[in-house]
Parts: sequence; structure tokens; C-alpha cells
Amino acid sequence: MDVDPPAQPVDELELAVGLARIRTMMRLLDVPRDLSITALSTLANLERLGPRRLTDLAVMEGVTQPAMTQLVSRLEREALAERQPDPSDRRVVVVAITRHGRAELARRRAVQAKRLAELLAELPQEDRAAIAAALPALERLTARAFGPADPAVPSPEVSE
Amino acid sequence: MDVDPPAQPVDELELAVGLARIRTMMRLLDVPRDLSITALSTLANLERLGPRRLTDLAVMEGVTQPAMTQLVSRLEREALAERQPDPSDRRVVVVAITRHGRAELARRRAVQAKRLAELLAELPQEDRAAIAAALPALERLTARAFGPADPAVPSPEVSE
DNA sequence: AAGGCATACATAAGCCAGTGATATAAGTTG
DNA sequence: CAACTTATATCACTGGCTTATGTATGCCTT
Repeated sequence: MDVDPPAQPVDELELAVGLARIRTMMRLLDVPRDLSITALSTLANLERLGPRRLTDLAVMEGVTQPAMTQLVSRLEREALAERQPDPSDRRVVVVAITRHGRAELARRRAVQAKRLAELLAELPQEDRAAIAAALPALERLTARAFGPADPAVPSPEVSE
Repeated sequence: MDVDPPAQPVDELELAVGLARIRTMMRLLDVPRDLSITALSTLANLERLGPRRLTDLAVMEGVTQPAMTQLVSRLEREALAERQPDPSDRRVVVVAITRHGRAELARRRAVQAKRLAELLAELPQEDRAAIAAALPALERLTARAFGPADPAVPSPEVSE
């Protein structure tokens, strides 16, 4: 079977260790979180994927539905997201990121980017190049992890 | 204009977004955590860097010292790590990972690696290659984030 | 079209892992 | 050796999660 002759077989164990360390690193880089990890991740997903129902968000974040109910309430209290009714099913709550929510994400990312820039600056040029080259691939990798996300409207604009 | 700019400038903002998504992904890949994020990260650092004093661990993990005291107590209760006295300073508690702790890390990594392998399998070959190529660079990047970690003994063996 | 089940979200009670303030014990110094 | 510093532990409290349950709406079957 000449199935792809593995060029780089990607040692998955090594990858797992490396990505776990990235996880820890991002936790350290995070600005003194007044928002929980899940809250930030949810906001980011809302920005990336557009409005989503509450239950879908819970699944995406790997938390229970009540946890997401509370989380959305918190986000709403801070005007970072908002609940919208679904006219076609009045049981449903659709959650959307607000303009303020986007701004907040941008602010935090700017801080992280600045710190990352400092770290990157210490790396040799070829390391930076390798990382830059792998970014799109990593993007596709994480996309898979979130499951077949309903490709619905990436909602470029949301009310408030 | 086919001259690629000599260097890939690494869009730090894009990198921040990508790494944040990796963080979320790893959270989802994590086996039904009976251990907290900090606990796992601490264990991993103990394995990587060898025994460390409690306060140093707190700094590394970005938590307070009392939090680390409790965390170490939990780890000790589960026999994943152990407190050791420091003969040269009897106030100090040196924390070391146990054999069982290493095994537990290995077990979890194996699970993550398996899930990652599934995700990687869905990617085109060149994406896998790009990721594999970037791994050492990412490793060096995260190493910087943990600060100039005292290069003390990487402790290949610890009691139990 | 009504009864009964399913679905979507909210509410309630409890737990776990974090925080700041403070206590205890050990080392350091004039 | 008294006063200060350092290293860890303890305490009271809080936030964000969990499970169990409640309420409203939708769907389906007869």
C-alpha cells in the first residue's frame, strides 16, 4: 500500500505535549482575567461563527447547558453578548456577540499579541518562519476539533 | 512581485488567535478532567524540570501560594506528587512528581495523542508536515514564556 | 385538536479550586 | 537574641462549574 509515504509522521505524543504547553503559556499570557476561560472562548466562537443557540454553545465549550445559561447571563450583564429570540422557535435563545464584545476581544488579543511578539523576537528567524508557515495548518486542525460547525452565517454585523 | 518578503513577519495577532484556539481545543481534547488544569500543568512542569519548591511552582503556574499549597496536597493525596524536605532549609517544601504521576501524565497524553491523530488524519499531508516542522519552534517559544527556568536537575528519577 | 412526549432554556443547591488575610515556623542580621 | 524576612499552612470567602429539577414551547399521534 503506497498510502502516503509519511513525509513527517508527526509524532502525536510530542504534539500533545507541545500543544498542552501552548495551553499553559496562553493561560499565563492572558491579561488578569476578569473573564473566565470559557467566557472568552465562547465570545471568540461567537465572533468567528456568528450567533448560536445557547445549547450549541454549551456543547462547543464542553460545559453543561446550565453553565452556559449562567455564562450568557454574565456576558449579557457586561454587554459583551446578547440574547435574541428565534422567531421560528420560541423556546430558543440565540446568543450573539455585541460590538462591545468584539472590542473586548480585540483589546485582549492586542495585549497577548504584544507579549507574543516579545517572545517571538527572541527566537531565531527560522523558528518564526516555521511558526508562521504552520499557522494555517493549525487553524484547520482546530477547526476539526470543534466538529462540523454549522457553517451558518458568519454574521459580520450584529446589533448593539 | 513574486519576491516573498525575506522574512515571514508572523502576524502576532493572528498567532494570538490561533494559539487561543489551540488552548480551547486542548481543553476539549482533555480526558474528562478529574484533575484541574493547573494540577496537570504543574505535574507536567515537575516532570519536565524536576523537583521544585512550592512557591516557585505557584509563580510558574500564575496562582497564589495558598492555592499551590492546596493543589500539592491534592496531588499528594492522589499519590501523583510528594513533598520532600529540604535539608538545607527546613522551611522549604520541595515537590516532586512520583512514578505514578508520570504514569498518569503518560496515560492522558496517550488519549490526547490518539484524538489528535484522528484530527491530523483529516488534514492534507502538507498541513501535517507544516505542523511537524513547527513543533520545535513552538517548543522554544513556550520555553521562553516560562521564563528563565532554573536549569536545575531534570531529575530523571524520583522516589515514589 | 388534545394528550403525551421531547426539546430548549432557567432555576436551585452544592462543590471545588481559586483569592486575600493571617498564622506558624525557620532562617538571617545587627 | 530581638527584630525582620522568608516559606508554607490555615481560614473565610467567592466564582464558576456540576446535577437535579422546573417551566414553556414544539411536535406527533390518534
